[in-house]
Amino acid sequence: MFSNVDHKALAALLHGQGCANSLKTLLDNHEITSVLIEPLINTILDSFSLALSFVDSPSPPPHHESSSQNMAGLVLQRSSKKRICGIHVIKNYRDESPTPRPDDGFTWRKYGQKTIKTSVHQRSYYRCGYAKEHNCNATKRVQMIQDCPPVYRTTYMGQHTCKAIPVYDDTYGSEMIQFDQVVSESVMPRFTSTDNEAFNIKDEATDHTMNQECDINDFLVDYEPNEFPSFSYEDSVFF
DNA sequence: TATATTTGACCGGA
DNA sequence: TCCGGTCAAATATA
Repeated sequence: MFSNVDHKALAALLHGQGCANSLKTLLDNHEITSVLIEPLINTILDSFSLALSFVDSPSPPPHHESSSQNMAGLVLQRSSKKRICGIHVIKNYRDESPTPRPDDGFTWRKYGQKTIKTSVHQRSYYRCGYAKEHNCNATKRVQMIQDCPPVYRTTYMGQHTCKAIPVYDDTYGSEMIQFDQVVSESVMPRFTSTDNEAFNIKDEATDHTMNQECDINDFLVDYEPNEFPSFSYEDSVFF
């Protein structure tokens, strides 16, 4: 028999599945509008997070910032910090994983490390290894957000103007990026898009442990160790 | 010796 | 004035 907690987790999963089906229907019908898709994505992410929280602990986390309501607030709050020619652009590609993912396919060079007031862990700053050669402004920040188990949050900023295309590396079960070619959006979404963007992928399996600065675009990464990760993403542009 | 990393200083925004 | 992000000199490593 299912316990009460199992019932709640199951209900959350079923709810997420329903929303995923709705999303699939929209995509099948080519009804690809942010107005329709974004709420569904948020709901799906919330459902999975909620289900995971029930699995790991009897009670859900008291506060989860990726909820749709809170996300909306953060959208407005964060958007004010990203103004580009009158257009607010926020794009996040966040990755939270047990390792800092040094093999994300790009060559990075560390240029700084700081202690952040809101965290006991230091934050490392990296820029593209081809920053000078290709005038590439892509940067990323890596910060440990949890000790046991170790969880790192990697936030990608900017675009790789050096141009890159992912190649697959079975060694790590992840993608590799080869430079001098154009990256495929299906693999590294919008890496070649507009300037001053932040990309964040969040591993929802670890999200509930600590998510103190959830951005508007949190992405679910769901893949097996030997399977190429596929993830959804969303952009938000404010005028 | 060339390249990468570390770390304190500096700068700009809130 | 505080804080996060970046710079650049010093240091480490291959």
